[in-house]
This record gives sequence, structure tokens and C-alpha cells, in this order.
Amino acid sequence: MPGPRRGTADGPCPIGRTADILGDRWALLIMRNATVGMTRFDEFKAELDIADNVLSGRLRQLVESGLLTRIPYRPEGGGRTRDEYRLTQAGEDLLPLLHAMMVWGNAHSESASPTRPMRLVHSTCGESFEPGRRCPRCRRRVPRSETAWIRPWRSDLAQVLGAAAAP
Amino acid sequence: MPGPRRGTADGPCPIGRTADILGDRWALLIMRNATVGMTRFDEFKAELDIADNVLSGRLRQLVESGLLTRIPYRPEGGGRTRDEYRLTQAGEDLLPLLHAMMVWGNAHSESASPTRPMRLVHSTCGESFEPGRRCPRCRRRVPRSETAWIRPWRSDLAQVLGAAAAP
DNA sequence: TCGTAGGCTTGCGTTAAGCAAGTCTGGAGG
DNA sequence: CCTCCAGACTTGCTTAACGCAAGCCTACGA
Repeated sequence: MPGPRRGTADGPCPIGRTADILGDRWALLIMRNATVGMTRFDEFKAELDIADNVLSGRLRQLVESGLLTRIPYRPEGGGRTRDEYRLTQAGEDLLPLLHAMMVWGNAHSESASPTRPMRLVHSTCGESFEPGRRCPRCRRRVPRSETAWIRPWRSDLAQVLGAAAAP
Repeated sequence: MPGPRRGTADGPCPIGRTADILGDRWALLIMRNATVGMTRFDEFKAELDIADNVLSGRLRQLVESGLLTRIPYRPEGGGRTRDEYRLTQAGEDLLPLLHAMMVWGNAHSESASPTRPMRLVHSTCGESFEPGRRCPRCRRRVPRSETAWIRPWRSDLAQVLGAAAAP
């Protein structure tokens, strides 16, 4: 933002410090998509409809903030090696925050084309759960690999975490 | 932001809709302070170190989004009647989101002057709790009136919700 | 009636977003 | 070995929004 931004990046309040990193629409949307399995520059660009200079800048900030890391990969169709952006532990730990955003959004905002609400479910049993709590059906802790976002407005089935797909 | 902002305010994803409202540093900080009991324009201005035109704009947006309402009050020291900004139900329901931000910030960011971490406690028994869950000591649901934020970096005791004080 | 104070608006310079075009790099193919 | 190619990233331009500062506007008190 204009003017010498007087940030609170190292202030005493943890909410203020978090707001300094995530108090940005694009940062939140990128981390949302990364959390559902998205990793590549052109995927983010196409899905978010974001200008590539802005995307490039945000990804760099998120890497600097320690939420993402760059890892080389070789595209399946051939081509030069490129980097993909994967969640760090700090990035994975955003799950409760994104879940809270989902719950609030389900309750207090409305879609132009209503569907059944988005849910976070335990992929091995299909039951809704809350991050940090045990699955109410299995009574087990839900590892990240068994986490799925149900997005009823999407017709495809690429909703399980790990299948790169966009909300 | 520049250019005709292509928002997702009514998109199908509730996280995207929430990001449209709260994907802004000032919006998050204002709602944080409102949640700990702050209500008045000059309080926000002084505590957040925000320009008054920006504060005015953000408060208007938050009222339009249904997170705050304006309520007239008469200043104790005399003076004309003014409006204060109080949380609506939607605003109060941000508690889990702010709590998740607190937890993440405690874990993954660092203060320039470290203290014991911020906590959300049940004010009648002093036990930490998570929004939506019962108090682990009392086994009772924690109403908003019994909610307190412990902010160890503040020496004063105005930490109980309802006493207008800033993080 | 006038002074005052706080909330809000306006104007100016600066930063960053959105857009579009260009650059840079390394693998593939000739 | 050289060239082509595709995609990530950079640069330049226009415009919106921030930070700052000054001014306005309005009830209440004197």
C-alpha cells in the first residue's frame, strides 16, 4: 500500500502478525488453493484470474513468509524443469484458519448460485470434521492425507486433497 | 485496488466470499479490536495508527457487510451525540476465525519483544478454551460475556471483554 | 450566539494493482 | 550445435487506493 507501510509484522499481538501476512485477498486465495492441492504457477493464474506479475509477487512473499516452498519438478508433457509451490508446515497449519473462514462464509455470506454448503470431511469415511478434533465417526485423528474438501458446486470428483483442483 | 476489482463476493466458495470481506489488513485489525470491546472512532484511530479517511472507509464497508452496526451514544465527558460501532451477530461469529489467527500467529510468527503467548480464556475460571467447545474446566459453554483475551504484553488489567481496550 | 471538538471529507503525492507486451531460460528437435 | 518453443517472470503504462494534512460540518456547552 502507499506510504511507508507501518506494519505490525513483529508486534506483540499474534493476530496482528498474522494479519500482516494474510491480510490480503490474494494471499488468502492462494493459500486456499494450495491447501486443496494446487501447486503450479499457471494453475494459480488460470483458476484465480490473477495478473501474473501480482501472482509472482504474492508467491514470493508467501515463500519469504515461510508458508510455501519452491520445489523443482519436470512437467509430464515434457519441457524444462520448473518450480512448484508446496505447503510448508506453517502453510499446512492454516487449515483451522481456512476452516473457520469456510464456516463463517457458509453462515454469513451468500452465493449467487446457491448449492449445498462446502464441508471439510474425513476422506476415508466421508464424515465432516473440525481441524484439531477427532473424526466424530472414526474417533481417530484425521491426517492431512485423509482430508478432503467437499465443494458441491463442482461437478467433477477431483475434490480430494492431493488432486490439484480449484475451489 | 486499481482496475475494476473482479471480486468473488458472491462466488460459490465460502472461503472466497470471506476473503472478499476480510482479506484486508485493516478490516482484520478493526474486527480484532472490536472483538475485544473497542467501539469508537477515535479509539480505533489512536490504537491502530490508521489514517482517518481510511478508517472511515473501512468502518463503512464493515457496516455494509453486516459485521458492525452504528449505535448513538452520549460521550461521558459531555459533547454531542455520536455513533459507536458495535458487533453484529455476524461480527461476533468471527471469534473462531480470530482465535485461529491467534493460534497460528503464536505458533508461526515471532514478536520483537517476546512474552508469554496470547490466550482466549473463560473469564470466570481463567481456563483457556476454544470457541465452540466447552470450557475444559467448567464443562460449560462459554458465553461471550465470559470471554477474555489474555495479552501478557499489556501490564494493565483491562483485558476482559467489555472493557474497551486494545491489543 | 459563539466556541469547541470529534467524525468525516477533500486534495495531493506515492505505492501498488490490473493489463499487456517483452524477456529470459532450458529442454526438444533438426 | 543451433534454433525453436513454451512458460515463468519482468517491465512499462494507466488507474485505484493508501498515507498525510488540511478543512469542513454539526451538535452541545458556555
